[in-house]
Amino acid sequence: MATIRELARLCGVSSATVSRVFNNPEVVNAQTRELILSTAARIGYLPNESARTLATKRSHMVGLIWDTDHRRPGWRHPFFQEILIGLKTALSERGYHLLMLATSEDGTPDSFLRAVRRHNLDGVVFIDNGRADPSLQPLAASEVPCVSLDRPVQGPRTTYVTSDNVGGAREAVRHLHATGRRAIATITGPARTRPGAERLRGYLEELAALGLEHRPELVVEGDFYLSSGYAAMRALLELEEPPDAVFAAGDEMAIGALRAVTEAGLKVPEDIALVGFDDIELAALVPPGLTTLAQDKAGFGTAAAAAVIKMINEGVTPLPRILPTRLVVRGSTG
Amino acid sequence: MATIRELARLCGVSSATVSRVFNNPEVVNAQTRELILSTAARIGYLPNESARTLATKRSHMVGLIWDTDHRRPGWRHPFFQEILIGLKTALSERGYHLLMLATSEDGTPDSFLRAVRRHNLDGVVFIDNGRADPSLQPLAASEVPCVSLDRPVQGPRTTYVTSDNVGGAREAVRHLHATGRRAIATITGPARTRPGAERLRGYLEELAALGLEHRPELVVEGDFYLSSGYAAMRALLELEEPPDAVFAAGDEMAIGALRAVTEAGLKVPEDIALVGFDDIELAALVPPGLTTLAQDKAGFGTAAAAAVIKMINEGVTPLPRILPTRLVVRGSTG
DNA sequence: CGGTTACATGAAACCGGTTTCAGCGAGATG
DNA sequence: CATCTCGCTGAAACCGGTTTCATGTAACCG
Repeated sequence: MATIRELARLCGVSSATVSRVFNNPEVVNAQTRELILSTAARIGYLPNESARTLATKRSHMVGLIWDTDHRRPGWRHPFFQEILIGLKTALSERGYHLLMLATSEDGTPDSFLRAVRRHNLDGVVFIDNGRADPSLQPLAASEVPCVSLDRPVQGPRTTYVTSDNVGGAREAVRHLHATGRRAIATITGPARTRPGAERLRGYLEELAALGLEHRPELVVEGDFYLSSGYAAMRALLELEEPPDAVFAAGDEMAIGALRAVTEAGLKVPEDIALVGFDDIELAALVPPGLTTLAQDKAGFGTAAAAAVIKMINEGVTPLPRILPTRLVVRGSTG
Repeated sequence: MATIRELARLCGVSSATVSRVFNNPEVVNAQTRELILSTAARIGYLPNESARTLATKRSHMVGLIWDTDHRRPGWRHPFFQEILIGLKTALSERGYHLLMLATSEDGTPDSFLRAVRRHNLDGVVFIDNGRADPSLQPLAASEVPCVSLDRPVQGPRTTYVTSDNVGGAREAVRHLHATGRRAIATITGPARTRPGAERLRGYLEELAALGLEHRPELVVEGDFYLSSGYAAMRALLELEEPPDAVFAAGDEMAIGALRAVTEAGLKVPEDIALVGFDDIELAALVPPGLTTLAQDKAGFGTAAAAAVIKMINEGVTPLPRILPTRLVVRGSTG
């Protein structure tokens, strides 16, 4: 592997000049620059990133923390893959790479921060897993740029990206109302999760805005998993006055609810209309098709990348980014 | 941030001794070692990985290439997420980190190799996307340890991990035969993909082993996506003598086939039995439950990590690893 | 024509580790 | 007692970049 000094020798210049060609091209004479660039291409010179990082203290790497414990189900963010794509693409367009941070190896609360320091990471993105994670705290409290997904975190240089959960939930209820439904129930996510809480708030707000009565028995808490949607729906069907529509705060729960409705001998959407949230792949595949509020999956990654790069390069902490949702109408609401 | 020399000064030793404590603890006197370790903990000393990498030419990082073009559908390996979990976990247990390699940024065929060189990556894992990718070639041809998933690659230090596609397909056919089926069709994957070709081979081998007639019209090629399974099944149902069982080389295609059967007014498993391959999440969710050959998802990641680390540390190139599949019987075969 | 300025470049220190090689003291050996 | 060995340690070079500061040259100014 050619080094910068070797390239410099070949070109009859000093290594300082070569370095400038790659970092500050405009300050070096055009002829010299061309000579250096062409020679570099000829001998296959590649700057050594470790040496750069050592000298500049900038690694051009962003860490990704996506869970601290893969044995729990929480790691399964519905759009992990899409987020990752968006993140990776947006980062690499700006010359950054993504380093997967290992699970907090030794369990000490500052293990993430230590990993960041050791590798000179320029910033960090973490994907919420639904649990407050103590080992994120020291990191968030540090001066390291942090972007969190779906959950605000406290810290001097932190921001977050999330969907418009309230607005989406309101649109869901509005849509059900527009199709003539009046007894609209909801199956919520866990109250401790932010999306869970916000979607419930949207549901309540829109009920009020539409002048619909809020019947507490029509609100059942689930855990975002299919089985909880199934159970919740069965409970709703056993009410004296069952609902004619259900807004489930997640598609998996909506699909569980769908199954419960079908098994009870009722029809979707004729007897009960259903709206989900997320727009997972399955939503389009399950008959009769699930109406849902699509989240901007790739947008999560892109927005996170943009935010972290802004913090790194411009030193400013951008405001939280709220991504709009989009109503996708399918068979489950007729 | 404390440096090694500062720590050395505090302990009244040289930086060489401190370095030894972290890399070769047994050669340094026990008392000195304890003093250094406790002082290090006290002042929060962390070795700088860039400096280490620069000096040792080993980064303790493995690159992950999982597609070269995210706009194509090929990036969606069915188990990407699980593979990633296994990979990350196994790597971090041995002190390695995972660097997501950007899509071949500039499109030149050696861009991956260049990225590896720049970052001193110790090895690379790539996830097959179903297409032969020219930009992997220079990398595979280099001396860099490479592990590929689901597809063999040519190179001096390469190996791969894959499922026992032939064995799994044979078990699928054997299982259908055991439930009394005799006219067993198959919906294959694209012949150019290795899993596609191998599962077809297993199907044919087992037919022969069971003494069943091979009827060419019972073999229909799909592309692993749901719609192709649907189309293939419709074609099969229009045959003069339709099959009484179908082995689909992928679960998504099997689910497409399931839909076609249902729409035709036939019943699964009474009229047609179905077996898939993969054991995707949906397989358990779609009524009546899809019998399938489960791949060892986390095992892919673990095996890939083990292989790449073996190459890095021991300098040997392990033989390809063939992971066993497991028959999961659900409602679609009664 | 002397002095200022802009431009282009090089020498050398520096980033924070690792590693080679030599040296030292203590105990073992002849 | 001289020598050898062993265990432990330090000085210094090195990894491959970046950056500061000084310098030389040419153009410009009054």
